[in-house]
Amino acid sequence: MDSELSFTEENYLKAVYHLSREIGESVSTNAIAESVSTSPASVNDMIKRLSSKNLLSHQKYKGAKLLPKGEKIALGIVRKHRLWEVFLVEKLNFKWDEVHEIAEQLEHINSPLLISRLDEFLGNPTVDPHGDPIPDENGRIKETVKASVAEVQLGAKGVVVAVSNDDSALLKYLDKIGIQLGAKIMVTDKVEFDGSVAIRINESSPQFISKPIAENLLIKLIET
Amino acid sequence: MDSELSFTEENYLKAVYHLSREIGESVSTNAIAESVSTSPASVNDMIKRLSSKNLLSHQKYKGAKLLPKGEKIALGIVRKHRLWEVFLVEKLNFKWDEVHEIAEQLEHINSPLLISRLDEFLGNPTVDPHGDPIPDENGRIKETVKASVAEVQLGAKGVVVAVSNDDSALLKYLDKIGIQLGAKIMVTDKVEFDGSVAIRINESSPQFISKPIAENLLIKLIET
DNA sequence: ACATAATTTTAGATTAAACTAAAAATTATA
DNA sequence: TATAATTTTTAGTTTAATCTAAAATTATGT
Repeated sequence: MDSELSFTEENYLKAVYHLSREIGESVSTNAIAESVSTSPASVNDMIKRLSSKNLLSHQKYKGAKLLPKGEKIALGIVRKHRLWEVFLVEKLNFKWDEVHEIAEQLEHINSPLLISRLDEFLGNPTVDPHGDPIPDENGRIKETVKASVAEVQLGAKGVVVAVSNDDSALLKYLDKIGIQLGAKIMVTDKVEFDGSVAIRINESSPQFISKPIAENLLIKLIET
Repeated sequence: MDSELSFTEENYLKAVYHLSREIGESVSTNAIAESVSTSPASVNDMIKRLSSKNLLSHQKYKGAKLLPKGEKIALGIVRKHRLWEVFLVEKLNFKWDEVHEIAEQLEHINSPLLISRLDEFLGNPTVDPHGDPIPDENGRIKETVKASVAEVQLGAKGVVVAVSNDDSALLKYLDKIGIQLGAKIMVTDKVEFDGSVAIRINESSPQFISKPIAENLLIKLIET
């Protein structure tokens, strides 16, 4: 039942999971090969292994897709990865962009009890520091929606994931008011007259940003 | 330089390190085999591998001993293991005796920055929840000394590691006053007249225990 | 529609880490 | 000190995961 997968097998399942989101259900041998940095021949071998364990299905020359069992395992790995990222950023003061490699290792630690305790310790977070959703213990995941701060409704919360304009003056200004990628935003007021928006950045006191700024500030919405 | 050892190689080095402490510098093939749950033949192969990397030395039929490079690596693994154990007990509320298996996995995570941040997050602990010393970042380790609470001096601190008497009445009493294996003890007073001792248990307020109890309560002393 | 390009699969080899069985060396014992 | 018992080493296999090279299949462009 708890099939005791190898590190490598887990990484393949995770790769197929992520590629399925990006390109669609069925994922090509080549795409997987690039994703896990190996040859298509090796991928082919592994696809056979994982198929024989009923974790994914494949037809010759038609690519692979996750079966329910495989998807559940992949979601478990994604859950662990994202919870560890929250830990690294919130508790160990790592930056947004320093955590991926370490989480790639930690995601393979196998202890359901550890993960449930960690989840609790972190306050049951629903998104990771990049604004990506954390699957729950049953593998259920809420897809997050990307939107500009200008278009979301009053009270909306989210994580800054991009700035849709690379004008350095804008980036400089955002940095000045405390907004980096990964910053947590909550919309506390919206002024109809000029389209300006008041936002709370990382729990600090609210401040207004103008409509053009709000339009260029993209967040991933966190459901509450 | 940073030789990129496999999980397995690391476990062998760690086993040789621990066995060296127990039996003496040179460790037999058989002892290693038992320790890592494999055959003497496999151990022999691995001894050759690790010798060729100058991590340990061996002469045919004379056992293996760690070379400085190998010992440093082993101490690094022990450091990680014990820091993670502190994390699991202090932050995730695991019990003293639930953490070993999880730490066996976590000790192989490779990120010096992660470990230095974790160390800091935990307040630079010097001993793990079992009272065993945590090597510093350079592999220096202070051996801990075992003693009864009756014989240590005023102000001594330690971790309860054993009770030298299995009378159930004693165990019951200790449990009642909040002493389990892993409890942190500090001696706050010593009465010469009857040999009773006041101790602070896990930061709570001091209470007296009689001489016979103190004599049977063994701790590992923490240097301060 | 067919030649060429790209992708995927097969076949055969390699490496790390294990195993079993048996030979060799060492240590213990009578 | 010869022989038995134990320990260690060697030799030969096995399995997971990889690789290269070549064959098979599918996709593309004119």
